[in-house]
Amino acid sequence: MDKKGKPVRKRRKEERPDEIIDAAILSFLGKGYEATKLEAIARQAGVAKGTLYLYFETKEQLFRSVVQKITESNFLTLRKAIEQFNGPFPEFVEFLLSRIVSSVSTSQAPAMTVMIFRESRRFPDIGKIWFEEVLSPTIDAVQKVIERAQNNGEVIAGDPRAYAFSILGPMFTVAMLGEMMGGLPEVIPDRELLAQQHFNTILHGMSAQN
Amino acid sequence: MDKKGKPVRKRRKEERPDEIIDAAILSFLGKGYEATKLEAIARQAGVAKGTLYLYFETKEQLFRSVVQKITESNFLTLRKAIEQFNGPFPEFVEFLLSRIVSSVSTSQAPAMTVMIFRESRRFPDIGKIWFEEVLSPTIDAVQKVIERAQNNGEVIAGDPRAYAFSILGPMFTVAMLGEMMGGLPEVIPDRELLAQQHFNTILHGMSAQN
Amino acid sequence: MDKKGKPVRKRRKEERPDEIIDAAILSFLGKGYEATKLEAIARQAGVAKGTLYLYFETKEQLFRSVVQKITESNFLTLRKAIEQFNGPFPEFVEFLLSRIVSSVSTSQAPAMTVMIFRESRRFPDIGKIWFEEVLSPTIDAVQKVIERAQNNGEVIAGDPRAYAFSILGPMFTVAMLGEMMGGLPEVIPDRELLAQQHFNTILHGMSAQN
Amino acid sequence: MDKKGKPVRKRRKEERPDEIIDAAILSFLGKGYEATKLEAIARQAGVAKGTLYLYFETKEQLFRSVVQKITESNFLTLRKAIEQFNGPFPEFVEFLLSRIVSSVSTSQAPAMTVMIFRESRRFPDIGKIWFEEVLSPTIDAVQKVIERAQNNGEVIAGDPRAYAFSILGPMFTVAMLGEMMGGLPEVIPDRELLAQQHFNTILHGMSAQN
DNA sequence: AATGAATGAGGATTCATTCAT
DNA sequence: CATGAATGAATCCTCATTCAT
Repeated sequence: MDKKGKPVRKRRKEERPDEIIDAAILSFLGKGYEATKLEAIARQAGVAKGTLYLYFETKEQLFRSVVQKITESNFLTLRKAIEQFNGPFPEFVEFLLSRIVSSVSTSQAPAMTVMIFRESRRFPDIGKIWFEEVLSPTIDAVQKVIERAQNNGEVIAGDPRAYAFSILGPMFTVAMLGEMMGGLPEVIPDRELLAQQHFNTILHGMSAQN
Repeated sequence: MDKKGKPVRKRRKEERPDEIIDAAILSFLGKGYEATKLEAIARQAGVAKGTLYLYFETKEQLFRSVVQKITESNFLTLRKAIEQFNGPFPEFVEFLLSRIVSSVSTSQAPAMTVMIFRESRRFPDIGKIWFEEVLSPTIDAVQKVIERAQNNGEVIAGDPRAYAFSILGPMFTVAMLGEMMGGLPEVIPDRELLAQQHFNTILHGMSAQN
Repeated sequence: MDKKGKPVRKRRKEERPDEIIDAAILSFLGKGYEATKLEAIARQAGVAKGTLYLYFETKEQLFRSVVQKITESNFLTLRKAIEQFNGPFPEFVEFLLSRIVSSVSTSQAPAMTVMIFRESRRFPDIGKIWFEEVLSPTIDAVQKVIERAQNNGEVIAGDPRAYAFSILGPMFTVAMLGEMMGGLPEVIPDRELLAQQHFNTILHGMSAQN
Repeated sequence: MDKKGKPVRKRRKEERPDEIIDAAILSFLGKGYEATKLEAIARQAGVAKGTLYLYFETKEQLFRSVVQKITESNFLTLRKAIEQFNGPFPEFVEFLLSRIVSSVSTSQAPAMTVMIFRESRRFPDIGKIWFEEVLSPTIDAVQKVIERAQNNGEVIAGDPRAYAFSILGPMFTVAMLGEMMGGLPEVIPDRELLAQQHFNTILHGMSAQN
């Protein structure tokens, strides 16, 4: 329908799904599942409402696609980095904590995690999948490093998974609280400070040296 | 309630609000705000839809009442207990962690916390209030004990609030994850074990003794 | 239920209906039928909601009682005064118009008339009754005076009922507009001025003298 | 619309708003704002309930659109006609009164006026707007003709606005009463007769000739 | 007789999904 | 393929009326 005989817009269909998902990410992460209107996503993506249904069967399917995309692009890299780490234990802890600190401000991982928490009642299977396929393997990787350190004599005896939580828990807590409540009121300690101090504390507490 | 007939109408002005709130707790904690239908609460409470409005102005007000009731009955006691604690630091940490462990299975506090996280987008003020009036004071109490222990020479120098997070973080993380995901898959370490081991680790790491 | 053994309130049941009607008048005239809540009437009358139903079957019945009471106390006196008038025609017109002017500010008749207009779609029978039993007889009375004046040679030939409208119409219009729109913007001429001028005009136009 | 099946869905973006307004006019004028159910309007217009909301934000907005449409199509023409009148005063009065007579039976203006009166409590601003932008300018136009006639020496001295009410009042009264009470019982004089007789009376009363 | 707690029918509005164009 | 107008199920809330006390 172009009186001037000049096709104004020409998008290839291969790009559409990704454009839609990107628009959906914005809204789902920003406002949550319920408050996200498909019309808004469509507008943001520059397509009509009906077009969404050419690529995604339902709102729920679109949501699942969003989760998938973010998961892939964010958590896998962290896991890879952990798995490939191959140095002394103190360096590992330092690396891990600072990595988490930086990821909070740079990646969508925290927002994603919070969103999945929030929507996990509505989509228990997504929560479960995310838990088992994303969070758990990441913790597994940490756990393995700890086991290795225990075998090395760097770390004292004890349940390695519990140790993983001892290391990660405070950072995780601060990241989640900050994300959930939006911005960090003075209630939450500075992430860098916490990472540094917790690094010292935990290393001291876990170390076989002293 | 006679067979086939309608439930007999009863005047119970005193008991109604609590009965309604209890029914509402079930649904709000179980399904979230959005998915909770007032009709279901009414049915659960054994009253008609309109009766809810005799005691609560809107669905939102009812929700706020639910939050209030649970908050009062759960968190305040924990805070009081912390503030009144008056013993050596190691006992404090042990007491605190075991208290958290037990509260997870016995009180509605974790479910409540998670629900507030989930709904904090819809009701930012509730999230904020809960954060500032419930969570923060509880952490404050812990922080003060730590400061006292630092003055005593029981705990080494360092930011006391960050220490509070070092102590609480892992338990908090486990409690939240367990609650969010519904039950505890094998991903999450046993809470008792974690409490015990983290107690040793953190104490070792924070202690001025060695 | 009086622990002091002293009956605090003691109202006789004969007075109740009138007290309720008086409260109802306030609300029905002030806010209209739909916007009037029975609870408000009850509160105003100093009784409980249920008590209304001891004296009036439904809201509609109460409304009808209100209409009846006001009608009796306001319009009948005007009609009587017209019927008993027994002087020259010019004096009659002057009397009639000034009487209408004064009634606008002192009686509930205009508010009542407007209310019946407003609710006449909901209660066509009330409108009809009011029209036939209140308005029409009042006009009849005027018409009869005119007929008498025609027989006297005071007024020229013509349909006496139409003459009645020629006399009453402008005052009626102004009264209704003022009442409907609440207060009199500058759109509507001063009632006294209109009465005086219309008196001259209409008398001049109807008079057989010149 | 096939037998038993649902009415076939049609896209008629252009025509819908008017069709809906027309359906709404029927109901609003016929039953009033409160008693009008949106579902009924939708059914009458041959669309689904939700379709109304594609074109009108709320029931109130739809109502306002109805008022606007009728106002534009009815009153503006009358005003224009008055303003453009340019003949001797007696002809003007005759023209005006007969015009009002005919408009009563042919246009929606009287029904509209009555509806606005009825709903002016609920929508005071509509009442005010209608009063100031529709009724008042129409009276203004009449007033100006009278002033001109006074300058010409056709009409005797006196407040021109009050004269306008002397002229219009009886017709307005009859039109409103007839409309309000639905049809004209014998209480109300024949409009043609009234117009004719009032024309003579008022002209005689206002005229400078005799 | 009086109370006021309890009832529940009724209606405006939203938005994911469908489908005629 | 794409569009966006059309659909209608779903749910909160009001308030006249009822009835246990």
